[in-house]
Amino acid sequence: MGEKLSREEEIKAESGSLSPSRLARLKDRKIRKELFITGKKAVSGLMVLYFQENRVGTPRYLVYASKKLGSAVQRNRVKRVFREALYSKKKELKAYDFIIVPREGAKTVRMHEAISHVGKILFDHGLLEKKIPPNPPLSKGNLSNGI
RNA sequence: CGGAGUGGCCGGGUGAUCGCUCUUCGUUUUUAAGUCGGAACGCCGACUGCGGCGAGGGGAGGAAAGUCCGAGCUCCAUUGGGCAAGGUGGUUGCUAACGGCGACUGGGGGUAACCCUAAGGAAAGUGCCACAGAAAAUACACCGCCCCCUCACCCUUCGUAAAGGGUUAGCCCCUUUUCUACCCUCUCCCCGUGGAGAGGGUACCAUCUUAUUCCUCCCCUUCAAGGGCAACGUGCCCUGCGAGGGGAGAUUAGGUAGGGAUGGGGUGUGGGAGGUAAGGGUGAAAAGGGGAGGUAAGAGCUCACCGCUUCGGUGGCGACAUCGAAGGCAUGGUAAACCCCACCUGGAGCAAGACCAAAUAGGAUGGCAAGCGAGAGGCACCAUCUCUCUAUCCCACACCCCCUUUUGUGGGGGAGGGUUGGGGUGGGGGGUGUUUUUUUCUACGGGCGUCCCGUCCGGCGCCCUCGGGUCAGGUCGCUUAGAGAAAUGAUCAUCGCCCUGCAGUCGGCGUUCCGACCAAUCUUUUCGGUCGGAACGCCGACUGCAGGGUACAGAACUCGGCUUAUAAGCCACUCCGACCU
RNA sequence: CGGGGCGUAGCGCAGCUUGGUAGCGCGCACCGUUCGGGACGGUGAGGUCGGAGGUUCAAAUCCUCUCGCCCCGA
Repeated sequence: MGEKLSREEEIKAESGSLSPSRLARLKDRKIRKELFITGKKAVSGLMVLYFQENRVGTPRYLVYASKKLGSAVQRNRVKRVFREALYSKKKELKAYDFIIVPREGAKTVRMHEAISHVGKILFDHGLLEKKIPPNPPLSKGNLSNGI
């Protein structure tokens, strides 16, 4: 298996590109409800992304993990993976509220796949402030894994 | 050394980097919000504080899981008791409680250590027990076995051969053996059928009658065999066993065989009245067990042992164990079938529930304001009309009876008084307006318009207080882990642990070869034993290297248990087997 | 947190109440019919009754535990 390979990439992703600043979680129940109704949607095979501009000025996020993703341990792992994927784009994010709902296909997703996937979705919907191409450092990983 | 059992422990360590969550402190900001003060109409200051940053501290498991029990806690209900429903089910203790746990008892499994066990009641009732089987629960009926009664039928071969004995004139009788036929028992061949072998038994008896057979003699017919004579063939004569027929005789006569009659007995079949539960291919299960005695056949009918029941003694808190006596076999199984008995259980659950502020609608109370209607009182005006109530009479309708008719269609009569209608008479109550008070209600207000009608708009008067409910929030409940859908992770280095492979060292075992010695042999070969060496193979331990693996799984109010999932490892005790000393 | 249901042949379902033979339809295989196919007719194969343990002479059925799926209420 390519377990080892993916693990090495996870190290690189987690240790290298992450900034020390934090990213706020979206805690207000009312806003979350509103976001599901009025927010925009971006759907892919791995996840559904809800997003909406907020007045706070900093991006906020949330990850929902339904029971379809498996046991509690597996759900926690999926949430960590997508959270790290969002963190990798933290500096470029616009002041939006995000909700990520992983779908059943994300049960066995690997770290680098999630990062590139989330970056591509964010770029396609214009949620990144900079004009940086979607994922220059991660494309290498993509090619090497032949995805 | 191998195999097994029981109980318990651990659930990777250290360091580094990055990251998550909660919290404390410090600092900072306006992109959240609030309070207070100043100032005086949108400004300033202070404080709290969201967020950011920095520092410090805390951060899941043995099962956190499943949610199978029991508690705490909260609200609701609740005198007590009963019914219903649900649960539990050996005894005893532990426990706040339990369906949990310990010990013990009974039953089952295992060679054993030990394990499993919802383990009250089937002589309170109901239900079920397929198939097979005579019968599945009242042992009734059936087959079978046995006794008695009666009727019918039968009692056949009465043998062959030999020997001995008795008696005699002879037939005959008795005993033994052999063969054959039949019956019974046992054994064997495959249960039965059938067959083989061994053993045993055999059948009629009594009386009466008959004189047919058997004894002696004669005659006739036929004839085996022998002799004689004659003779080519052949014929004749004599003796004549035996068989058949006839006659006579002998004998007090008897015996034997046969026939007949009577009686008895026996056997078999059928019938009748009984006895019996030993036996009857089955089935999971067959009415105490397998023996001995006993009986016509049988039976706890009797006896000893075992089982069962009852009673008593002893030991134990108890479940129960044990001993003794008696009874004399009743009581099939199933209650994880209904059920009965004993005991337990009020219901719901942290989305329980408590508090806070605000909004909305409605309720209660109080105050203020406006007015419609109703009742009562006062005053004024008008009138005896109208209106209303009541009594009585008449008519119509309705009710009952009679006649009639296609038809409740028409007619007549009657009594009663029907929440009906109309009319007449009599009696009682006056009507309108205004005001006061009481009560109840929302009556309404405004615009258009001279006013009414009509139309449009607005509203269901305002204020204070009170309690409850609803929706969405916040706080508490709630935690020296923590709650907003919910945090502990990733990687590296290193040390552990396990598996696999390779290499090396050591030890053990096996095979082959070589050498020495011992024993045997006249000698050699072969074979056996011991020791040493070499090679190969296997196993184990250690060391090194390389690769791989390191589970199950995440707290949501908290505890006590149960169950289930778990890589690898460790500890203690015990049992069985083999070998060595 | 509380309550309920389902699991039986490749698929969809009976049978469970009241224990004793596991069955129906479609599908599959073979044969017949047809020039051939379909349809039709006949024959046949195919099931640890989700798993484990227990009660019973006997368990798909009764009891306990467990696994998976689905639904409902607050």
